Amino acid sequence: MSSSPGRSAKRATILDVAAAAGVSRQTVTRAMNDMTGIRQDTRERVQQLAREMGYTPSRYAKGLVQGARTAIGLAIPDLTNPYFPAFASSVVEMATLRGWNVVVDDFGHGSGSSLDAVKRLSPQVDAVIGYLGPSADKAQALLGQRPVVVLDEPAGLTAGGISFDYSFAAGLALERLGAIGSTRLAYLDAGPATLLSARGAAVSRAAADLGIELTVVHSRDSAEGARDAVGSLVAEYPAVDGLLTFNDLMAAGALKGLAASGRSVPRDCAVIGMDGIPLGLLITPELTTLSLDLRDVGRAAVDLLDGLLTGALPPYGAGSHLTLRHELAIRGSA
Amino acid sequence: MSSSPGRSAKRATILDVAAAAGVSRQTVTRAMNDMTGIRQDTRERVQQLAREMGYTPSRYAKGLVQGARTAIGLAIPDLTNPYFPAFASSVVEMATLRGWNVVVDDFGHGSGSSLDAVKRLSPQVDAVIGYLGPSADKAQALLGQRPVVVLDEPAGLTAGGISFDYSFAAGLALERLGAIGSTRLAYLDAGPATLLSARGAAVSRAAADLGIELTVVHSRDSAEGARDAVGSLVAEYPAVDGLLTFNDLMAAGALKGLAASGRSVPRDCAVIGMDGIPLGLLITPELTTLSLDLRDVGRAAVDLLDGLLTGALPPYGAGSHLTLRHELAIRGSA
DNA sequence: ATGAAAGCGCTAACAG
DNA sequence: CTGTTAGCGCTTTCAT
Repeated sequence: MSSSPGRSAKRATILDVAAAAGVSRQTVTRAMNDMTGIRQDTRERVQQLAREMGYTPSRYAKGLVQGARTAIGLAIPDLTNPYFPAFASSVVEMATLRGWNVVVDDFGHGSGSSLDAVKRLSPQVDAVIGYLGPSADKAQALLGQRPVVVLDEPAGLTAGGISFDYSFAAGLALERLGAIGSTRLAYLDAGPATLLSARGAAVSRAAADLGIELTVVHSRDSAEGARDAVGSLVAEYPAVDGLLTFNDLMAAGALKGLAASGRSVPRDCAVIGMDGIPLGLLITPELTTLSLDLRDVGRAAVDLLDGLLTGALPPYGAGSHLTLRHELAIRGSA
Repeated sequence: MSSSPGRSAKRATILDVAAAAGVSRQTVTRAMNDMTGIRQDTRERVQQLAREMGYTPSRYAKGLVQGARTAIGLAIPDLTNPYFPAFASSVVEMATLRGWNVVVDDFGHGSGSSLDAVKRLSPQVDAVIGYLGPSADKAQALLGQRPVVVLDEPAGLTAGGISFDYSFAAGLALERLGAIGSTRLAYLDAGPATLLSARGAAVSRAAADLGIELTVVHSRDSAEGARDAVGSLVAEYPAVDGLLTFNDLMAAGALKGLAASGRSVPRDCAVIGMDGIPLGLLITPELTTLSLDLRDVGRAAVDLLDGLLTGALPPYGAGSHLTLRHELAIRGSA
């Protein structure tokens, strides 16, 4: 009941168990790993003893002698935005298929920057996949020879990368808005008002190219932020009849803001989101969006990493940097 | 450019680098770890060489000699259901605060059972937190002395556990439905029609205790499944005016099903979900739900594990098994 | 500032 | 069936 074994001090080692059982360490190994070449009663006696002594094989010693099992790090800005779990889920699935383990670090809350995440991950993993932002280069430096696959950072100097063709996406959205007769357009960007995101830049450029006027507003990257920002937008710019957002989560918030302002979507104002997360099908109206198959993105990232890890793909090369395209999923909101 | 170093064969070791640099292995260690007692130019030369040779210190050897950094496994049934990332996010945050790493395994897709997940995790981690279902006992057996904290499996024979007071929650929901005048109630459970979930059992019992008649229907644990099931439900049981669902995701689907059937919520039929995930605030009408603070749940799980790991909390004891209560968040749907 | 020796805990290979 | 001998790759003494 109360006589806990070696609760304090150092963990029991294989030698302690061997001594206690009066056998050699090899026999302990055989017992613990259900190997052959050991009598059943010996096996059970040793296992029982190990249990009592709180013995757990050191995973480091084991890994050292057995050769590494690949572990990859996954650095995610915010598991709270449904986009990222959808992506993470796919990465975990693909990695599991290869027998890799995935160590996840979410640096969204207090836990600092993407670089901090990579620092935490570094001693544990053989490679990193992540939304690293502009620190991607530093992350790669931190990992030295181990490959980093960065997402959505086309300029990143990393072994591999996956980015998106936002010009293409923006064209698709603008075209759709034109087709349904929206002419007074706005774009809701994520981030501070002083800084246009890559997506925002692409949308602005596409609009300019088409000679379309575009009002750009900003909010935090969250549904609430978007809802409030859209409230202000319609107050200041009542004529707006078409809205593009940075991502689907913000589109969901925008829909709420529009509803709160008494606008009907898409009649008074059409809305197009970006990313194509499942959430878009649950809200009302269903979200028209620039859709990405997140499972494809995860698969592409893991495939890329696989090539980099095996040497089949040269790091830092053009072949290691993919560009994916969105497609327009037309649903109820535009 | 093209002459990649030791691309194939085995990874370079510290000895290889030492030999190439014409120094001893300690000097390499000093250079790699930015330690003192080494001349600046030596340090740089060694680092440069290491980079060229693709040398990465083995994390196993390092861990072996330096003592383990705690790593916990997180076994998740389905990262695709927004409930789980919300929980995972909190666990990752709390673990990061303690300097622990989190290895995530999602066994939702093809990757088999929770037990498979624990098997994959086992060699990598010092403990496991997870939604393990009835296999929780086996998972604990697999991990031997290392603690398992199981969620939502009150009967699990694990070192620690967190469960929920579904009777209490069911009472809250039924009371609310009564207060707003719903009398022809249905409960939408997740899983096969042959098996009532723990939540379903609690709801049934609570209804029976209150003398309320309750129609129980089943669907897959997904929004689509729920939507379809609710479509059938209203067809067969048109009088239904109050609906409880297994979780919020299914409530979202139910809302869609009701809308498709031309029912207005909550006027024709009130809906109450369970869990209180952020999604509930994005859909229309906003979801009234039995809410849990997922951050609290994650915190509780990690706190528990911490106690178990340090020995402050006795494993398998009553003190290591918590029961949390939902509260009713009244919003638009009921 | 650098090197030599010792050992972390484990398992593979070979005895017996 | 069991034990002995070698290392895995690294960092810690302790010398030099």
